[in-house]
Amino acid sequence: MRISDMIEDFIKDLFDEENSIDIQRNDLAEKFNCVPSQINYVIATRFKPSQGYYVESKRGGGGHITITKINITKSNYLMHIISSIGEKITAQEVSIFISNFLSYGIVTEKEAKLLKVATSDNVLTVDPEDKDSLRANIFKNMLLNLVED
Amino acid sequence: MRISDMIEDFIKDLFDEENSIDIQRNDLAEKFNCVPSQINYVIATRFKPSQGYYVESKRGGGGHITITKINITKSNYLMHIISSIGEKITAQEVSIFISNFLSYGIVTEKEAKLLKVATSDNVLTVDPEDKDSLRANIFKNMLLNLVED
DNA sequence: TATTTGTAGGTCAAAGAAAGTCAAAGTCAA
DNA sequence: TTGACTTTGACTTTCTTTGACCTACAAATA
Repeated sequence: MRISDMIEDFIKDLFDEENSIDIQRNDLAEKFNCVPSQINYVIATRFKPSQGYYVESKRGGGGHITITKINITKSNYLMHIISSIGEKITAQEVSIFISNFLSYGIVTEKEAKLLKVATSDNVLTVDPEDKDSLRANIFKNMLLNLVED
Repeated sequence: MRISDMIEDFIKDLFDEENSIDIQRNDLAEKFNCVPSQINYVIATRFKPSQGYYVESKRGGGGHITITKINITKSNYLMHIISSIGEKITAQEVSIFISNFLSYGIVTEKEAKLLKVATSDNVLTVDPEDKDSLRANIFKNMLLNLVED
């Protein structure tokens, strides 16, 4: 069995009832006798938003990596949307999603505004070429966080 | 847990109803078994004016540090924050703002999550050089949309 | 009053502690 | 035998902790 798979399993086992766990990269690497960056690899490939995970981290003394699992069963609709969104999405497409969310009562007015603003063309001041993929990333991650646990 | 975080929590707990507290640097350092300058570090990173705190101090005999929490109306508060944010902002600074918003009851848990996600390092997949300015842009615009009319 | 002494807090840079990045090298199945 | 996935490691960035040295104020003393 691959080391990455063992690390993946180990991390997944940590979610025992909890829906959010904390790991230390170096500790984990030591436990599995691998280089620390392998942990990043595992997280990057197995704990993506499209797989229902949200990841945060902090460097420096007392640093850590927090992985939050989103309970898929409860909000299939959003999860379905999330996984249906590809690498890129236009502002227009986002806008359609949002108005659907509103009419299905999935988000509040305020949440809708936040989603819209954070993904709007004006706000994403990056190279036009990169806009749609950045937008997709932001949008998917925001949706993930709207899924209730 | 980091020593800095414990000191931060301790100080925040001192604001019990009060909106202004007094601490003695050396006493606090002794209580937490750290060097006095660590208190300065905590104040510098967690109690900045832009985070809603105003700090004064006096040296010499009977010296002390006074931290005052600024509380104004929600809209004013947000507007104040927005204008205090410059061209760039780090994820850490945003994170502190958000935890303040939460403790002041200015945003809901869900809104806080949305703010956090849409401005997090992992989600903003752009050239590191551009990250902080993009983040500032997104954050300010999202906050604008939280200001009630 | 002018000086000294002791008590606080302030500053800043170096050291330490974690995590992140990226590309090269390795593996393995189609 | 190529292309996708994994493993590895050198280098980078971010945040925290520590300590040496500095500055300001107040009380005691000359």
